[in-house]
Amino acid sequence: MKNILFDFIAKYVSLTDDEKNAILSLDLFRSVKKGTTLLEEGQKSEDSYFVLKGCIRIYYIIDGEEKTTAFYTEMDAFTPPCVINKVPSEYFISCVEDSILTVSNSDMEVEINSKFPKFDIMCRILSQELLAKQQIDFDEFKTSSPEQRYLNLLQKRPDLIQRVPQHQLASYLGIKPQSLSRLRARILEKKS
Amino acid sequence: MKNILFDFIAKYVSLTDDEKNAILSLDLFRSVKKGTTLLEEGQKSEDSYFVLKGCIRIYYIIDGEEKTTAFYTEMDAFTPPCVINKVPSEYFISCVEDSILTVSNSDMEVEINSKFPKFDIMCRILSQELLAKQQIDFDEFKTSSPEQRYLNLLQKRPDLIQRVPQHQLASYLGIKPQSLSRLRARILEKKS
DNA sequence: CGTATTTCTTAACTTAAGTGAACGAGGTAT
DNA sequence: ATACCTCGTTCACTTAAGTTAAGAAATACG
Repeated sequence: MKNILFDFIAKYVSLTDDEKNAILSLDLFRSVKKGTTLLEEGQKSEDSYFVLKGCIRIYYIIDGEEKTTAFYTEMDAFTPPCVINKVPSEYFISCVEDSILTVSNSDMEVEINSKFPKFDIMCRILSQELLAKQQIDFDEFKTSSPEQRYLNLLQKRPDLIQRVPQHQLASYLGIKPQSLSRLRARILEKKS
Repeated sequence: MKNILFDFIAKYVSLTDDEKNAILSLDLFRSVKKGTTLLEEGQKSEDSYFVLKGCIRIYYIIDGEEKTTAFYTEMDAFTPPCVINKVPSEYFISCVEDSILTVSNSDMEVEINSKFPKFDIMCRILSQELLAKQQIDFDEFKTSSPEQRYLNLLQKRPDLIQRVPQHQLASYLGIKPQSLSRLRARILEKKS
């Protein structure tokens, strides 16, 4: 399990054994049961997540309805905006499956960053990459219809469609569960 | 004009006069005429932008149709994803109005960053902030209807609605120009 | 094991966005 | 001044998503 984390880090910087041990000494690893809520609307938090195994989900409750906006799975890193902006959260974070995560807070990051400046560099590269990636995702979302978005998801993250409840997928695609059902029926129709 | 840039930087780090002069010596400032294309689909680029005055626009051409995905105005910084990922651009960047920009490339950033480590820190904070900001924007887009998006834009960037052509605004909102016209008529109807 | 609950699908109807076409206002070029 | 073009709006029609409701299927739980 540790190795998943170190493989991820290795994409950005190379670590000495000393550095690896410093990270392990932080006790970052958490096992989390399916359905657990990691963060609630209105709460403040300092925690960043990295998914080693499983799936976590970001959702809002708007007019009593859940609106899912993101899923993070294996090898995904996520720092909630409310942590960056130091404001209460407007959304919930919960576990879609039994998961293994690393959970780190600002204090830990300050500690590691001051010991090993390398980490600062990694964080910069990582956030630039994530920003670029998200810009592309956002552009794809804006420029396509719900049906195209579904087909796109089928290409890019076929696992999600299997492991996540349909009604959560639907709001992730910007539509209602009924519309997703219909849309899928329509696609099957076309194929035949 | 310089001061707009330094005011922006001052939000993240404080600069000595030496550092300010080092920046000015890079000759970053560019005046660009309305309609100028700064980047075309298929081109590679190393340029990042900061808008001092005016407005630039990101758009794709999909099936022969322009799809606008972003506008950057005064005090906005923008590094295209294709610069981060070192791949050819999939989109165009053009000037909506006569504008004054700073244009910097990777070499300049490397030079400044090595002289003044401060800049590295600024870049990290900035990209984290932009990432958080964009996550929130994306969430708002996903969780709202075209009408809500328009009303939201009216609140947050009322200037855009004045200074940008309607058909560009429409695709920015994820709809066709005719739908935007209708939607606006509908809103006026409701008010009365 | 059986009951309750959640999840997914289907259907009928409503609402809003997409499409294609036409029109007028405003600007530009000749 | 005229012809041309872009832009925004309007309209009629089509298509797809929202809404409400019902029922089937899967899952959770006592």
